[in-house]
Amino acid sequence: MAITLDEISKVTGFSVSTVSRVLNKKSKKYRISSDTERIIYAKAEELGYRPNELARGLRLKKTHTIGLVVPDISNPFFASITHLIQKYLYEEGYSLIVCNTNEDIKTEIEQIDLMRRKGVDGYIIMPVGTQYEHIKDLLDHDKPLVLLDRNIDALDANCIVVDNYRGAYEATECLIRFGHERIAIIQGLLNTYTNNERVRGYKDALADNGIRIDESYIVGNDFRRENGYISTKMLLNMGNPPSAIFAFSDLITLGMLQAISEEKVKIPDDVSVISFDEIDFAPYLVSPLAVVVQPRELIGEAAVKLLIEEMRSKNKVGKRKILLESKLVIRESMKNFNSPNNENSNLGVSVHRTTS
Amino acid sequence: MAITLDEISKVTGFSVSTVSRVLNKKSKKYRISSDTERIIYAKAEELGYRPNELARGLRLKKTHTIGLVVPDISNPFFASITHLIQKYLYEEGYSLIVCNTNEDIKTEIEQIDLMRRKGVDGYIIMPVGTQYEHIKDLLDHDKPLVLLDRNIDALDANCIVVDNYRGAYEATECLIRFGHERIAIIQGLLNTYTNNERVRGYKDALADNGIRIDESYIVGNDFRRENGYISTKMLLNMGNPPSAIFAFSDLITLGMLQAISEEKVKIPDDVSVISFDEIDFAPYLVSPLAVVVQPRELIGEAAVKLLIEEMRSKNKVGKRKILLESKLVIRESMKNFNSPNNENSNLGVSVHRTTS
DNA sequence: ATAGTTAGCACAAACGTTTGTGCAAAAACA
DNA sequence: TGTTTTTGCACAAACGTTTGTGCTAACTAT
Repeated sequence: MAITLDEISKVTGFSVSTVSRVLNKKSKKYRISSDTERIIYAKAEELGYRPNELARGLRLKKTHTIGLVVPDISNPFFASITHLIQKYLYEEGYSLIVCNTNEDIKTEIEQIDLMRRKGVDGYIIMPVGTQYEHIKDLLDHDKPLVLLDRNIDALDANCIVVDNYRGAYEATECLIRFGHERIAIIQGLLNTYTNNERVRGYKDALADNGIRIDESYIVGNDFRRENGYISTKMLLNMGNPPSAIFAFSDLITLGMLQAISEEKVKIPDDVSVISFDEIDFAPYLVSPLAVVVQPRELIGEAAVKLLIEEMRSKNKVGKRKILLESKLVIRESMKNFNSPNNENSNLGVSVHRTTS
Repeated sequence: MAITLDEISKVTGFSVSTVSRVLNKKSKKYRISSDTERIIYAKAEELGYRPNELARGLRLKKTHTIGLVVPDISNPFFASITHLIQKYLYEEGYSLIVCNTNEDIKTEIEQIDLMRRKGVDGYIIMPVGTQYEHIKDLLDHDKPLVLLDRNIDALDANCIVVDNYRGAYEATECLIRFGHERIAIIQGLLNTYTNNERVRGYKDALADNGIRIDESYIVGNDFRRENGYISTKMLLNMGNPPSAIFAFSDLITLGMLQAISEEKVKIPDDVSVISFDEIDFAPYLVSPLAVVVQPRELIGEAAVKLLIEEMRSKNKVGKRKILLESKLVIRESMKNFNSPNNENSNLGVSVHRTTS
């Protein structure tokens, strides 16, 4: 069907090996005459030769394909990162196999196994994180990989995460400075790295400011919209509802807004809100939404850089754990009880910074 | 490195072919004794055998991989579709290679070529659409493919599109019924199927209602945010600015909102707006945003179904063009001059419907 | 006891590459 | 003219599968 080296070999009269060498630009090395070279190039062009990457991959043990494991591409945060990763990889000459795990560890294991069978050269994984034998197995076999967004402490793997602890700490502390004490959080998936760190940051900020931690203000168990909706409904209908809600993802925020809208509660007068993850429409919401922004571009770029570096260096260098800073963006959705006119713009805004 | 049939063959003493047949569940067909079967299964399990899909693909000429060509994964609309496609394909046992074209025809051609070299079994393509030799070439070689979101009339290919004409027509007509005459549109990428259809719908709606088409109200040339921003700035600063703006994508809308916000213009009192594409946060914006919703789930599901069908049937059946309906969702961002209290909820809302 | 079956497996080719090595002819040298 | 060097290419193995065919030993039947 498709044109092969063999066909070019037949029509030109040169051997398959010669054709291969010419098309791989190894003419000099193997002393192919430039006449021959021209003939072969011309024929290849004319026939529309297209190398079979399966055969090549089989022979070379390199596929120039990277596997990306992401919990949910439809989540804007992950979509954005996927986009950037694909872009940078393309620039480096790699293709991308993408798979969604839906935060399901079984799917994650299956998908990684499948990628392995397909011979991907490296992996970028945003793991569910509850289990990691399969990732350890990759490491044990010297597969280049980088963990993204969620670290797994037990593994000596390359890793790029945002400082979720500090992001949550700063957001919480800012709410406290604004006079809030009844601060609720709507968590994402329990026992994920990101969620754990955020909860820790939240709790520490409360503790450091002498505020008792009220477990009834800690709700939710999933990064998705439905969780935001239900959890908010619960919070708003408590005996002593929170004065501020800190949502741990953009999708949670979406559900939260729906619930708040249905309950006829006003932001920020009745309740203040802040959200993890950038939300493009945040400034234009009924009440412009405060957010903890993660540096998506840096995450995507760093992931690719780190992976490529590891692939090139053949595992000679040690693994690196990179911590990126988040940025707090304060907007009107946070009521400032200590400033009558609610003048809080640009307060405590920190810039992105890369540490290592 | 990795375990191969050959190694299992050596440790069990059976030939490679026997091992292969057992692991492929062809024992009966080739009369392999169940003792042998057990031994081989056990060893394969013990050694953690993982078939090399490159070798298999080379031999079988099937990779169980589908190539997806998308203009911009970071666009929520495309992200959502990508997600759904990946989900349905996974259920059918296929992996997904994703590539972004950024609306660049050259990249599209390159990427499709690359996928072809990698031996994908089928293609789902959201084409830039300005050029299509490369797609025609795929068709000429009987590659299963389905065009998504944008049709190319000149090609006899499977295709799934939303009725952009009608979506735009209905939205425009609704604005007219609400008393608007100076209706501007901010176009997406020129000469794409979707953009052409939307413009056509817009113009026809105006014409059918006896409103002169004012070309100065037709601005923009790109589906991205920057275009929305700049175009809106231009529109708002015209001598006779429009009373309503129809943005042709969610990202355009984002830029538009930014411009509107900066210009201190109020929605819907100073200007009405409506947007193509679902925007999750639409109901919670300063002024809840009217949108033309496209049935993403249907698009994703239909794409996969159609592709799988074509792959199974070996091109025996004719190509199909499927047209999906959009849905107009009216919200407060559209001012109704004919209804004092602006009571327009649920007006003219049509439901999704699948035609063929 | 012998012929015919059948069960159970091995051999080898093929998929399309890449690459180390070998070999004849031409060129260079003496 | 004879020897050495260089040029220009072909051969063949290997990557890990799948699968058509062939072969031996055991079984069945007479």
